[in-house]
Amino acid sequence: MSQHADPVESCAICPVGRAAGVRFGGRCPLVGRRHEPRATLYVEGEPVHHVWFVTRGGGLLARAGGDADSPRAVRGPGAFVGLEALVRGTYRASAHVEGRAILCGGSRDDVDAWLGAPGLPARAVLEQVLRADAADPVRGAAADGTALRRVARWLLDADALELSLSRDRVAGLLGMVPETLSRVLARLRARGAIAATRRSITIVDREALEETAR
Amino acid sequence: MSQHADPVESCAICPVGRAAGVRFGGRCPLVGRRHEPRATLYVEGEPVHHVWFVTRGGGLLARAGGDADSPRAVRGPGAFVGLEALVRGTYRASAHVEGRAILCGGSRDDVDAWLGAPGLPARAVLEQVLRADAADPVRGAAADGTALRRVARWLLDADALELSLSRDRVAGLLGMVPETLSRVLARLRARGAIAATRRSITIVDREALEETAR
DNA sequence: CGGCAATTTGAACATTTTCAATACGGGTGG
DNA sequence: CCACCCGTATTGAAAATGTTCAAATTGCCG
Repeated sequence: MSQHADPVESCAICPVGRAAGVRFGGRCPLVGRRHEPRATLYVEGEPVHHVWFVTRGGGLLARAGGDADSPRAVRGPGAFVGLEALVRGTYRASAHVEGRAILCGGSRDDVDAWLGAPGLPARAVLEQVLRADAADPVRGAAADGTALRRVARWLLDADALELSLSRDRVAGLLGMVPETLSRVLARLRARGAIAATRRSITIVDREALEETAR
Repeated sequence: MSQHADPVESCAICPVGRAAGVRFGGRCPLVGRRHEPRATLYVEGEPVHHVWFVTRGGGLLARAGGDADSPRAVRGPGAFVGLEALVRGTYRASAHVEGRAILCGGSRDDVDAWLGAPGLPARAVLEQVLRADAADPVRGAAADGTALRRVARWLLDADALELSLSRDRVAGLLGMVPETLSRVLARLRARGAIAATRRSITIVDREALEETAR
C-alpha cells in the first residue's frame, strides 16, 4: 500500500515533515500513499478516523454528500483534508481523490498527539478555526437544490435556530433574496413543518422537514 | 475605548485567555472592547492589521465586499474574526458587528508572536488551514450576481487557472450546472475576454474580465 | 395608540436548469 | 497515419425557479 519511494527525502521538504522534525529523527504522523483516481477517502457522516495531507499530484475534491456530486472545494498540494476529525465525531462532507495523487495520511489520534498539548495557543486557535468552519452553513447555490430544500437543510442544523438573526441576514447566509426566504418559510409553515414568528423559527415536525431536505 | 470591567476575571474563562495563561500571569494578546452595532472591523481588500475574537453578545458577520451586502457567515462567541491576517496581506471579506457585541482584538503582530514559533506543528497546520480557507472560491448563489459575473470573478482569482479541472468540476465549484458554465464561457469568449480550449482557459483581456466581474 | 421598519404577498420578468441532440477531441487499433 | 469510438463539452428550446419592483401587511416600540 505505502509506496513512498524515499520518505525521508520528501518529508524533509514537506511542511508537515519539517514541523515534525523528520530531519532530526522526528517521526511524522502521516504516511505517504498513492491513490487511485476517484478513490474515496471518506464519506459524509462517517465517524472520523484519518486526516490527510495532499503531497503531490492532482488536487482533491471534497464534495457535497448525498444528493449532488458537485465538488465544494479543491485541495491542492500542501493542504489538509479531513482535519475536521480533530473537532468533530463525523466527517462533514465526502472527499474523493481527483486524478492521480499522493496523499499522506495518519490516524486521528496520531495527528492529535502530534499537534501537542491542547492548551498551546496555536492549537487552541486551530481548534476554534476548525469549529467555525464546521459550523458554517454550506452556502448553497441554486445547483444545490431548490431554495426550499436549502432552507430545510439549514433549519435542521441545530445551531441555526439559536441565532436570532433578521430574515435579511438569514436570507443572505442562504444565498437568496429575503422575499424568497419569506415564501419558502410560508410553504414550510403551510406543511406544518415549522412555526415561525417574526424573530424566531421553531421546528414543529422534524420528519416533515427532513423529508423536504431530502 | 476599552471597557473591560474585569479583564482577569473574564479572561480566565476565555479559551484564548487560558491558552495565554492569564491566570498565571501570562499576557493575552487580545484586548476586550465593546462595539457599536454595525461597526465595521475591516473592509475587503484593506491591508491586514488586527485579529478579533468574539467574546460575548451578538454574532458577527463577514459580508461579501463590494456589491452585495449579504452576510457570508456568522461568528458567534468563541470564534475568531480576521485570522486570515496571519497568512494574507489584505482582508478577504468585510466584517461588521451584528448587534451589540464584545470582541477582543489584537494587532496582527502581537497575535503572531503569541502563537509561537512558525515551526510548531499546531501552528504549521493552522496556517495551512487558513490558507486553504482563503483559497476557497466563494461559492456563489444566484443572489451573488449572475452566473456570468461569478465566473468572471472566479477566473480573476489567479490560482483558478492553474488547476486543470474538467468543466464539470469547475461548474460544481461555482455552484452551477455545466451547461450554464459552458454558455457563460462562450459569452466571455465572444467578448474577447478569454480564450478557452477544452482543457484550459486563458485570460486574454483582463480589463474586460474585471469589467464583467464588477 | 400611532408610526416606522421589517416582513410578506403579488405579478411580471430574467435567469438558470432541464432534457435532448449534436459537435468535438483524444486515444486506440488497424 | 488515419478512421473510428467514446466520453466530454456545446448548443437549442421549453420549463421551472428565483429575482425584481411595488404594494399591503404585520409587529414592535416608544
